[in-house]
Amino acid sequence: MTDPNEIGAEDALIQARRTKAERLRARGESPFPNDLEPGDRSRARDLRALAAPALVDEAGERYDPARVTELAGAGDRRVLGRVLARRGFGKAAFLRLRDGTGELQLFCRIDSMGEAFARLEDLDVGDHVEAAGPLMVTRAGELSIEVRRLRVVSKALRPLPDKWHGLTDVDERYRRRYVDLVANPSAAIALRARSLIVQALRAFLDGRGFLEVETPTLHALVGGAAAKPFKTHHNALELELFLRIAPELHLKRLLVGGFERVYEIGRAYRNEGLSTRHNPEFTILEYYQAYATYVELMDQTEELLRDVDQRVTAAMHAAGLGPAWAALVDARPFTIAEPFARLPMREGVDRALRAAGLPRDVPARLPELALPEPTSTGAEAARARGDALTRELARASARAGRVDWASFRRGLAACDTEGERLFSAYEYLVEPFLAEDFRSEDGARSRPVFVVDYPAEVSPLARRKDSDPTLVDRFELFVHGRELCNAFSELNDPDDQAARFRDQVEKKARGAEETMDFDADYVRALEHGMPPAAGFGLGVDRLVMALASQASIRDVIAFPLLRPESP
RNA sequence: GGGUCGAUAGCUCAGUCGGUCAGAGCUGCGGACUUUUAAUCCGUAGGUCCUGGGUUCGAGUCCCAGUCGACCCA
Repeated sequence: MTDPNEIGAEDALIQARRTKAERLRARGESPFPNDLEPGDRSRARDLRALAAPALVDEAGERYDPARVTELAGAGDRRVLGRVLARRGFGKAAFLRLRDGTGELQLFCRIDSMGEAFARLEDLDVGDHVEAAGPLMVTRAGELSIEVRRLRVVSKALRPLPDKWHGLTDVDERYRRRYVDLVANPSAAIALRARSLIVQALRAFLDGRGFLEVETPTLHALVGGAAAKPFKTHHNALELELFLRIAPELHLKRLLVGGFERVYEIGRAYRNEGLSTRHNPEFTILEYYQAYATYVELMDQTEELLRDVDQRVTAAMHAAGLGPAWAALVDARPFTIAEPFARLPMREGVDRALRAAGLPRDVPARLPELALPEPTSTGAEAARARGDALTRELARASARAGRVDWASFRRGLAACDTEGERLFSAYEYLVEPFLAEDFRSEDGARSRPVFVVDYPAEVSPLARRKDSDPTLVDRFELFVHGRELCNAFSELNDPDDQAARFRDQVEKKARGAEETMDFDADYVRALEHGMPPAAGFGLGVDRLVMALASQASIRDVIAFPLLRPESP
């Protein structure tokens, strides 16, 4: 089937570059040398900073030639980087060079390079080069190196994508991230933001006396969150293991052990579908603080977000990416500059009912709305009554019409208790409207909201409220309608914890998939006494998405999970 | 899991009503050009039109199934 004389277009492009590599070898030069001299390397950003006083047109980045020579001298500057573009002019050529700090033009002409000029023929876009020559300014005012010496230090055998359009196929961008990052600078800035954000989170917590720890990712029991786990197997122990869905229970064991402030930034794994907000492995920050309550953590969360934002902005500015970052900040549909709102869940439902013009007795009538089991007695009549009620409620107002009643009713059908129904009502009546209901003072952006006081049934690890034991001391932070943080005062009563675990196990027995196992060792740890504490969890990927205005979680993960390439 | 949309050269994309329809730009190759900014100009090469069926005298185009992806919903 494959005729050796017939090669595809891509192979032909690669072959042309291989031929050039061979020409290098024939001249005694390596296409992949490893004899680079250390030191005295100039970077694009530093050279621009050096020449900055000679700027005559800041927006167009035009420089005054005489001033640049005055500032930089006539000595050679040595630069290393990748050739991004080439424009040939017979006896002159312009190369665009990119290094880790920015871009700079190389001006090559036969007068300065002599016979080395002819060897530019063996150069391709994509090659890494070493070049040296004095800093100068071209006739058009562009800062450049007038090249005296130039050689390939790594030959690119594959071409880069279209120089103008780049790589746009979304799937290809994630599959060949190494190309995406070269061709699409915006992809690189999102990942840089991620790195800086993680650094900033560490700096914030380290500065407050937290100890960074690492706990197992291989678990024998499922716990710490409501999610389906990945299963794996340990051969020597003949043991079924789970990849952790959360580090929570181990971190709290460390509280029992005497560490008062611990945190972990690490990977968690949840066996769920893929979406723009979900990757099966994601990065979670959890911290635990002894002798604190969830109320303190709300203040601390506001401080953390503002502190991280400031640190990232400063770091981006220092890296010469201030304007690019500012554009991403400006694109945020929310602001963290104003105090965050705080909304008790029950109050949220009451307010949502008023806002949608719905009757106040809706919470009491939720069981009537729930879709009945098709096999139960009187199912048809019950469903018909529910349909009629739904139609009536959906007509109450435009906003009531935007409620996803069908999903709401399916959700209610899975509820056994009033607390679960409250949570379901919150999920469908309140949460979808958070971004429009809570606005900044000028109304231009949404304001983050702490939703507080969750039902105990949906919070099996959180401490009950003293004033209302059906609720727990817990908050979730929603930034522009998206859940970012989850925190609560930790349950440290071992008997209550054991009862909550039994509840979870019972639910699993009834068919629920996203429940925890009974962790007897964790209960035993609590029996030794865990200090009163508050714990905090944050989805790092989602934080990066929010701060860097990225629409998909895949844009903030260097290598998101993809279906394997078909052969 | 459901809905909508998509897949044509290495990259970015056209392709009308089913009939010179295998096309353009970039990239590559050959040539001209000593200050360009997606350089320009001349020439040239490059194809499993996602896969498999079907309808038809004739399918990149219409129909069915599948694969993969994007977006929206669960």
